[in-house]
Amino acid sequence: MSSPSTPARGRPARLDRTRTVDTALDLLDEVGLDALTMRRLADAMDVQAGALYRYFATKGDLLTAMAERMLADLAATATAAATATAKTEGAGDWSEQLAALARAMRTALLARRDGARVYAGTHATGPHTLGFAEAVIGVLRTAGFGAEEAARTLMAVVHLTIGHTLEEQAALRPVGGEGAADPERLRLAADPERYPRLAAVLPTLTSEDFAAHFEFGLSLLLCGLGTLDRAPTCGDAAEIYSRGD
Amino acid sequence: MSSPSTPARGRPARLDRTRTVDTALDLLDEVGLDALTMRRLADAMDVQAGALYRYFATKGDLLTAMAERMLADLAATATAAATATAKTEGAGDWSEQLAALARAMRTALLARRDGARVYAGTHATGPHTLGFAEAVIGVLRTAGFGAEEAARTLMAVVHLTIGHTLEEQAALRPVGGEGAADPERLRLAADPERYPRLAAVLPTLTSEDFAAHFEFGLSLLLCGLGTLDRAPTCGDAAEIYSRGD
DNA sequence: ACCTGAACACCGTTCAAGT
DNA sequence: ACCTGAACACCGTTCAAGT
Repeated sequence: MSSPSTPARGRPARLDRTRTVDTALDLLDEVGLDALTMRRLADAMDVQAGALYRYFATKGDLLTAMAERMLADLAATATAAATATAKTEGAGDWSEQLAALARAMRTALLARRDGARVYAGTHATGPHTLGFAEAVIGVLRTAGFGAEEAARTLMAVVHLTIGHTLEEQAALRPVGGEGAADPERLRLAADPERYPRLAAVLPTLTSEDFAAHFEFGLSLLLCGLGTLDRAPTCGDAAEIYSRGD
Repeated sequence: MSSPSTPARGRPARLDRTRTVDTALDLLDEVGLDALTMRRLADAMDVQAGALYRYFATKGDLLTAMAERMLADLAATATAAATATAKTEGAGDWSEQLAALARAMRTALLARRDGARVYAGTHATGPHTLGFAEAVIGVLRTAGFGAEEAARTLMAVVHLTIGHTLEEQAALRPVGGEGAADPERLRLAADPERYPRLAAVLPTLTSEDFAAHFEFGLSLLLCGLGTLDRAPTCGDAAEIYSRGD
C-alpha cells in the first residue's frame, strides 16, 4: 500500500488523482471527449504524458474516475431521498423521490460536455455511483417493492437516463464542425412519401424540449411501476385496458 | 452525381460501400470496435487504407453505414407490425406489437460484437432505422395515441433499448483482457456495511438473465403507456395508487 | 476512375534514466 | 518517490502520382 497517495517523503508531488480528475473534467468541457488526450491533459498539468501513468493505469481508468466524479453532486439528492424514506413521512411519495433521483442523474451527466458518453463508456463503482444506486433501491424497498423489482427498476431508470442523455448531447453538438446537426438530418431523411407516420410526428421528434421528452419516458416507467402492484404483470394491465374499448 | 457507384467504365472497382460494410461488420465481430481500424479493414479488403476514403468521407461515416446495416433484419418485424395494424385485426394488440419491435431492436444490436456501442455512437438515418421508427409510430397512432405521445414513446423505447444493450454487452466482455468483468467488480465494490440495500439486491443486479431485465423495463414502459389513457398524467395514477394504502 | 505510396500530425503506453 | 525524454507501435486522413 505505498501508492503515490502516501504521505510523500521527497519533493511534494505535482500530480495526484484528485487534481488530475479536476483538470481532466475542465479540459473535457473545453475540448470535448474526442480531443481529450493524455498528452493534452499532461500539458494542462505541466507534466509529460508518461507521468500520468503513475496515477492512472490506463486512459480508461482516468475516464472511470471522471465518470464517478460527475455524480458527486448527486449525493445531496440521494441522501435527501434516503432521509425522506427513513422518516417514512413520504413513503407514498416514492414516485416523486425516484423521479428526483433520475432527474438529478440526468442533470449531472448534462452538466459536462460529452458527460453521457463518458459515463456510458465506463463502469464506475465508486461511492457516488453506489450511493445513487443505494438511494434508488432504498426508496423502492421502503415503498414495498420486492428485491427483484427494485433491482430491475434501478436498471431501467439508469438505462433510460443514459440512453436519453446520450441522444440529448448528440443532438446539440454540431456533428464535427460542418454538416447538419442531428435533428436537421432526420428532418431531411424522413421523406413523407415513404415514412408518412414518422414525417407527421417530426415536430415532436425534433423538438428541442429534451426535458419534456425525459419526463415523458420517466413517467411511463414510474406509472408502469405503480400499476405493477395492482395488475401483477403488465400484460394483464394491457389486457384490461384494451378490453375497455 | 458521378460517385464511385456509377456504372464504371474502366477496371471493375475492388471496393464499394456494400462490400466494405459487410467486411467491416465481419471484422467487428472478430476484433471488436476498439481494434476496428481503417488500416485493418483495408487489409481485409486487400487495399491501402487511403482507398477507403473514396467511399466513406470519414471513419464515422463508415460506422454510421454499419449501424444502419445492423438494423436490416428488423425490416421483417417492422412490416409485420405494419401489416398487422393495417388490417386493424390486432389494434388492441399494440402492446405486444411494440414489444416485438423493441425486442427485435435489442436482438439486432446484440447480434454483432459491440453492436450497441456502434449504434449509440452514430446517428443512422437510413431506410432500416427510419422504417423501424415508422413502424413504431404506426402501431401507436393506430392504437389511438396522439402524435406527441407516439413520438415520445418511440424515443423512450429506443433510449431504454440502447441503454440496456450497451450495458448488456459491456457486462459480457472481460473488460480488456485482465481484471474482473463488470458484474464481478460491482460485487466487490458493493460493501454491505455502506450499501446494505444495494448489497441485498446484488443477486438480481448481477444476474446474467439480461432478457428478463429488458422485459421488465419494457413492460414498465408499455404498462405506463396503457395507463396513460385512463389517468391523463402518470402523477395522477401514482396518486390513485398511493391512496390505496 | 480507382488505387498506391508516402507522408502529416497525431495517438496510448512503456521505461530507462535523471533528480 | 516522482518525473523526464525518448522511444514503440500504432492511429485517421490527405494527396500527388501511377495505371
